[in-house]
Amino acid sequence: MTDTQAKQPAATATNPFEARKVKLKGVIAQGGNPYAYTFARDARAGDLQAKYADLAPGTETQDTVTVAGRIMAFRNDGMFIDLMDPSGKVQVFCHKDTMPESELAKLGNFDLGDIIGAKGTIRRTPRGELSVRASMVEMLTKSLQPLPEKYHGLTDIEQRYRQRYVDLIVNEESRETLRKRSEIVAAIRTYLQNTWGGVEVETPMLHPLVGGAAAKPFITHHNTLDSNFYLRIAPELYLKRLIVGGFADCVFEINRNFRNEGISPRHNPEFTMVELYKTFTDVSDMMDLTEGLVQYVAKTVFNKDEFVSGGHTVNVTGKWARKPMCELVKDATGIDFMAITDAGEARAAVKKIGVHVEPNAKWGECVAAVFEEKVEETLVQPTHVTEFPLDISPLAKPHRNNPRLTERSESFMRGWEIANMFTELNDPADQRARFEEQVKAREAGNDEAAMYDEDYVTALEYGLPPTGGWGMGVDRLCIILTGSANIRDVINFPTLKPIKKAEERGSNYENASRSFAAKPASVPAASADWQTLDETAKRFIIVINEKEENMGRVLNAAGHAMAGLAGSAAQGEGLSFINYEDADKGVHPSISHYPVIVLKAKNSNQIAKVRAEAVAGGIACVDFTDDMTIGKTKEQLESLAGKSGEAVQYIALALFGDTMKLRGITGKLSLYK
RNA sequence: GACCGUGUAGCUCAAUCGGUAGAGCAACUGACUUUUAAUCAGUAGGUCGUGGGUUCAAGUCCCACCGCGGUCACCA
Repeated sequence: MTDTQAKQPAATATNPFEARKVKLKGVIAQGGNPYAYTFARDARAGDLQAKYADLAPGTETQDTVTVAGRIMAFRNDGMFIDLMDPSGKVQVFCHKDTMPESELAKLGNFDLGDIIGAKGTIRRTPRGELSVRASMVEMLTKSLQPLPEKYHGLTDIEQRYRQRYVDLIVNEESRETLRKRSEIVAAIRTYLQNTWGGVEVETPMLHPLVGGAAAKPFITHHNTLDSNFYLRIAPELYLKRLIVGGFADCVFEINRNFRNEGISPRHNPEFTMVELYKTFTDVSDMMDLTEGLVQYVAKTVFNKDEFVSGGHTVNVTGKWARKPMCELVKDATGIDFMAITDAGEARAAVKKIGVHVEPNAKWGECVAAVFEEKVEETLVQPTHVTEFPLDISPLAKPHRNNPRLTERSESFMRGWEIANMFTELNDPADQRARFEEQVKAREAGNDEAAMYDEDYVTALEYGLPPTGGWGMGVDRLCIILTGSANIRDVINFPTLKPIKKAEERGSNYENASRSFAAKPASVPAASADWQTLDETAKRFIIVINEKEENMGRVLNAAGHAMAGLAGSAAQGEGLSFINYEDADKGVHPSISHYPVIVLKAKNSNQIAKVRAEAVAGGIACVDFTDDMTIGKTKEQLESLAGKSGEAVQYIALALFGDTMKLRGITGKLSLYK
């Protein structure tokens, strides 16, 4: 390669993506591979930074290293390149004194974001930056997508979650937080194994019954078994079956759970818990576990005692306070629920301080309501709340000294519940009674109530030894310890609303045209009049309200509307039927030589607008409104008769008529896919 | 679900009372060469979320819709 060629601008395109593709070809032209197979690096950036921390500015060494990573900065046309790998950053110094012309020429095809390798000697520049004085550089993976602006990085919160890979490339904070999460989980595992003798197990995520917690489940379906399953809301009942089986004295599972509930800065639909069960321990031992674990994680992962989160400073050291719920409520409000035995009296007391409870709330539910309203957020420093009321703890063992209470505690930090502890219920008769109550609650409309798990009761009848149970929310612990503001910051890929195709800009007119251009595959010669029909003059269009999610209803609506159209309204428009014939002389009546286009509308209003235009333009149309999905014709008539304007909800609209007119009316709608 | 906020170039953001859509970074062309968000000169890059409306004139005002965020509600 000549000197002039080497300096030839590699790219002229102004679009960043196209410019990078030009450079990608440039890499190939230089004999490189823009998507290399491997690269023999022998050093990581972070390790070098540590190893040469004491190297004085201006020092050159003869230590030769080979590094690889992503280009994060590209100064002086590539003379200074910041290379980042998962361990850290190191500068690569590409100077003409130590790099042959053929190597320097490669720089012209480098961009921010490319993965490259470099070989050279270690030095520290006079200004103090540790560098690799390169003798060779090599493209390893060409990045076609431009990185976000280097100073501000990626700030769009949604995009950070949606494209976490970009977020991780450019935001050190995100890398740090998510790596800490991994370390926290590893520390939890170590602590439970080493200090508590826990055996890590895996139990099903597909549950035939909902149980182990109060939450709404996701439902999924197994095709071959033709059965519905629930994604687990808690692993509890399976873990205790293992204890019954004598599998181990102590089992735990770091478990993903799924709850079909709201999303908030503290709730993700799928979230991680740890649950542990250990024989011959009780709720009091489990409180020791919470403390010990948090302190262990704080020490080994962060080497800190205090954590700043949500404007609070939380100190996790020492012996945590243990207080009964009723006592905390009494301290905060003066109400002594222990002195109240009647639920009605409890409700009156609650009402007096302006806390809302259901009209038929039980005693324990009143206590809990006041606790949540008045106490919870004040529990900033680690606190164990003990002696939960039985009424709100359907799976906990009654307290040994007071049947209204249970052997259940929860641990709080920065006002959040982080752990839940029990002396496990091991009396099968009691368990059976609890399930029966849950079933009643479910039948009364509480879709969070547990289902009757007969097999679990059977397991208890074989005998569950005295056992302590413990559960902790890993995500919340991570939020607090990493000082994050949102649960999404501690989850690699948080649940987001799927992006709808409808968001594609502009009309899908081209797509519609393409569908339009697709002619029937074959037209039978046996038919009499098909040749006289102009396939392009008229067409059917079905407009579906995209908000209608039930596919059965959509098909039903489309079918109804088309049937109505074909059967009456469109007859006057010159609609023709053809009897197709197969080789066996079988007749297939059809109208398929008319293009049928299925479009979607954003909502009922949009359908109404299309309809108004169609009517004005003399297009035959048939409506399908939600009124037509109810009862008998008489009720449908009455239902619609009571509505005007926007109250009329269209599910679908079928149109038949002149192609050009229909294009004008429906050109802005997208294809229904 | 309710309320508030927000949506402008690949990225981060401007645009006064409604009056020719701008800057920095990234990109491209060139200059320079021990830089640290390199610098300097130039070039290109826009469906102002979508659709209506008011107006001589709309990024700006009004309405509807969509996305996102926050708060609340729901929810351990």
